[in-house]
Amino acid sequence: MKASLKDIAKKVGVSTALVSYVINGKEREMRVGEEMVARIKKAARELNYQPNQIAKSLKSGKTLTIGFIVADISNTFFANLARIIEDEAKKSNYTVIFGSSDETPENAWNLMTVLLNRQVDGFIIAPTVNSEAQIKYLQEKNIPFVLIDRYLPDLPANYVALDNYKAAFDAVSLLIRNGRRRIGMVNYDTSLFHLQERSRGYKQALTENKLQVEPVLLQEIRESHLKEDIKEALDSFRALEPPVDAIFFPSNKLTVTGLKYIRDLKLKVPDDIAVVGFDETDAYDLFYCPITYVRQPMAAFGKQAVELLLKNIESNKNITQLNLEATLVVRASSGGMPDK
Amino acid sequence: MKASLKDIAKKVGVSTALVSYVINGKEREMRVGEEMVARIKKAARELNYQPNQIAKSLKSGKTLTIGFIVADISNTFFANLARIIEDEAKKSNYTVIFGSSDETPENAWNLMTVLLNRQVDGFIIAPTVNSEAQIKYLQEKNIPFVLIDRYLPDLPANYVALDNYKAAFDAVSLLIRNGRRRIGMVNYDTSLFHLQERSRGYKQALTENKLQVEPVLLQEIRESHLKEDIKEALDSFRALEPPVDAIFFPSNKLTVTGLKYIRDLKLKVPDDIAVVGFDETDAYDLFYCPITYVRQPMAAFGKQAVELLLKNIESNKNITQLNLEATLVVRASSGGMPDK
DNA sequence: CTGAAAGCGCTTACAG
DNA sequence: CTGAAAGCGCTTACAG
Repeated sequence: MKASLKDIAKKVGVSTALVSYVINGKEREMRVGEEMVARIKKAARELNYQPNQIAKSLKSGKTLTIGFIVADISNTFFANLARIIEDEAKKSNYTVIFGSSDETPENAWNLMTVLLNRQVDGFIIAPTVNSEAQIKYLQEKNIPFVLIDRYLPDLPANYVALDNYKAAFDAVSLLIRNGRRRIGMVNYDTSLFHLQERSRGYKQALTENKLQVEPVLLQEIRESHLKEDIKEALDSFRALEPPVDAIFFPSNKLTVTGLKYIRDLKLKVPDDIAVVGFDETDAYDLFYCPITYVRQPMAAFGKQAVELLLKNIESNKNITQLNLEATLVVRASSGGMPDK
Repeated sequence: MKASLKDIAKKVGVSTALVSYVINGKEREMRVGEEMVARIKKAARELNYQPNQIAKSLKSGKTLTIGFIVADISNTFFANLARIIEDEAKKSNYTVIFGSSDETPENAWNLMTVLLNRQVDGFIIAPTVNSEAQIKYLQEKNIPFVLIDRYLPDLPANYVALDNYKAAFDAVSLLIRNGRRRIGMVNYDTSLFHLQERSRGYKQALTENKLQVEPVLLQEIRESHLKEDIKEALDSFRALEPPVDAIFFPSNKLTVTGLKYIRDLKLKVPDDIAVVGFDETDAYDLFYCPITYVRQPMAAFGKQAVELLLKNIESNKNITQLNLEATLVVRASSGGMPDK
């Protein structure tokens, strides 16, 4: 059915070696006769020859494939990243296989194994909790990878992430400048370092402004019970005396879920309560009061991650760790007087 | 570095054939000695043997890989589909490679070629406009594929899609039942069949209710100039005498973009204007008036598509065409009195 | 300038 | 019960 090098060779009456040379543009290097080149190219065209990448890979040990392991590809954050990585990889003739770990290290291991068996040339990974062993395995085996969005603070490994501390610090500082004094934060109860950094930025912003870092103001909830727990958290914020006058949500899901409840409560944003969210989504624009949010540099994440990975694939170099800056997109929900 | 069958064979002092048999669980079938089996398994474990899927694929002609070609993987609709397809494929040990065509047939062709060279076993494709040639090519080459979300009406091919006509008909009928009489629709100016079907459903609903199908009420806009064109369309709706009192948006992007403008205009939904949207997104929940929308059966789309594809891969069977039913999720934006 | 040969890591008839 | 051999489709030293 599908034509192979051998078919072309037979048709022209030469060896497959010769065909391979001209198909791969090595006719000069190998000083193949002009007329020969023409005949081979013609035959290739006639047979509609398409190289079998699998056979090439077996020989070369390179598959030109990147494994992209995320928590959930349907999350807008990762879906956006996927698109950027796809485009960037394509420029170097790489293709990407993705897998969703659902935040469990077991799934992440399984995915990694499957992709390793498929001989991916490297990985871009948003590591789950407890993935130290997995990362170390890759390091021991000398398999190129770069972490994205998240990273493990004590592990020397390539990563492209946000300056989470500063992003949170800036977000909360804005709320303080806008006159808020009882600022709550709802984060996940997690050991994920990047989320802890966001909490740290929040606390530091309060401290530097001489505000008390009260434990009740930083609620840590279960991702598995997002909806219920967020309600409880917001309810407890409102029960305080005086109640919370601003909330910082450090992820897109937290923000969206929080806003839904705020709407159900009929609270007025920003008058009753100011809000700063995280990540970009259409939902922020459609809320009655446009939401101020921390925008992550998605395009840079994707580009840098691919670039770094490809560099590592061609020669396992030194480690690069990138903490990119977020942009605070200020709109009405954070209070103050956005002049416009 | 990585252990191969040969390494195990050498270590145990047997042929690779034997190793292959026991690794693949054919020891019974081949009546391999019990002690031999134990020694081989032990060696495999010690060498941490992982089969090279590429080599297997070259031999078997099967890669256990599905190519998933969509317009844009970062669109929530396709991202959600991707996740479902991933999970479903995994159950059968399939992996998925995705590619975004950006709605251009050239990109779609290129993607298909790249994935074909990588010997994917089959495709799940959301075809772009003018992709007839591409689809026919797959058919001629006898390459398994199933279309998803969209399909070409005249081409006998597997597909899993929505009953678009009925979905639109039901959505518009609801608006009519709720007393709306000047119902506008903003669709893309496209030859994409599934979108035309949605327009047809709209028109038919008007006709059956003895409402005039006025051309000004059905605006067809350019996807490339979504924002500007949607403003123009809505402006022209409002300039009518009497003005439009309801709008049906037949896609998520159209709905979200339309709602943004409606909010800027400070129109009251549903009092000034009722709205029915398409697809599911958080944004619909955060709008001040929860949006009534046509929900597509995403899980069924993904499952059926994979199931159909795998069936076709194992034996290129007869053609199956599925038009699944949408669910109209009725909330406040469509007017009327949702009793709750 | 061109061909024969080996090999990438696996599987699978075929012998014995 | 086990091994030698061929072959999947390609590439690449090595000869000549």
